[in-house]
Amino acid sequence: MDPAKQHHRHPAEYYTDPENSIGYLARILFRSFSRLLEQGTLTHEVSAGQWRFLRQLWRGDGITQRELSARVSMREPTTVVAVKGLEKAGLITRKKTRDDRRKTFIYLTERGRELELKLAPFNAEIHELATRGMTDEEVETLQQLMRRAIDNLAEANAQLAAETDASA
Amino acid sequence: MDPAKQHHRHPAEYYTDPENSIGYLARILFRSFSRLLEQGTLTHEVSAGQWRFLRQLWRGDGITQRELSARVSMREPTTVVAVKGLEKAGLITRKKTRDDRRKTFIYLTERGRELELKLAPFNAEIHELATRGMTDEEVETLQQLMRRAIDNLAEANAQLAAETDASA
DNA sequence: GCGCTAAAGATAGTATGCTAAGTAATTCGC
DNA sequence: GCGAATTACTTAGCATACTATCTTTAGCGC
Repeated sequence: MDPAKQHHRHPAEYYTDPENSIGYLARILFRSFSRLLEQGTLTHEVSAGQWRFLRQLWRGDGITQRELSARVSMREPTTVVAVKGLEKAGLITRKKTRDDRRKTFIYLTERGRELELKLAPFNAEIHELATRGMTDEEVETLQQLMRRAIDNLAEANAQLAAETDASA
Repeated sequence: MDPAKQHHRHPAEYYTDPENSIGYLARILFRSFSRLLEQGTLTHEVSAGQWRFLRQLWRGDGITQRELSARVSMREPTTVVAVKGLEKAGLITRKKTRDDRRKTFIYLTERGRELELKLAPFNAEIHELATRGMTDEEVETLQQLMRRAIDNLAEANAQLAAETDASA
């Protein structure tokens, strides 16, 4: 890599806004997922947004909707919409228990389970693309540092929320 | 491993999906910006989304809408909406030139410029929060690694787009 | 000049994610 | 046990960002 070759369209100075680069990374990743779905003509099966929920379900289904929200780190109304779409697409089913009728448990259907095999290579491809030229150690460092930033912000937000509640 | 313990809440395992953690970091950052705006009762002045565009304009205005899009790394229809909002809020003005009547140049108004002073401390606070407990070196590493991932994905997407065009 | 292509923005329609508020079921305080 | 709080999910409405497509203006080849 020749550092003198600054032939890219985005000069370094555009990256000095941290929120900008983090948001951009998130968006460009999302677009990469979308593009691979298009290429594999899987757009009618699942959307890039739903894919995220599936990835968590493949790691263990039969969880409540709330638990699923926590695993994808999203608010519950967002999960409601995603889950509706996944159910409509026939990839999951929702089951109530007599035990606690407020809860809804999410289960993968056969089709939802099969989709993992189709999508696994794409998943690997994205990861390979994003981390191209990085050592395993660098990838690990990136994940660790991001996680620390997340934990910092989550804690700060939680504190602020607590203060707001107290004053209300 | 005790299978019963696997359903224990281990937040660490939720972070193993890279897209998930990156997206979460982006969202929680955005929420932090929103929360600070609320706290400073500046919600009526500007939204967290518009703030991003302003940050780039503070670093140099009098640029075209397209150039602004590039600086915030967003597509143009997104910029159109943001710019409309900022104009309505009286923070920027749009000017056409006789030179090339397709172009629209964006300029900060007096109010738009003043807002920088009000928002600078919030900006600093977010950065301080997010990077709490990190050394300068770690912060630099995080930025570098994210930028490399962005460049990787941008290049890959550009290539795919070129191929799609060629086959069309 | 005339026709074709490209550039700069705008519009339409959609997906994603949020907050605030609402409903139904469960649990807690006493 | 009974009313109040909590929990789990839903609904409504909004902000943000995207792709695809359109309009207007400029540049190019001849």
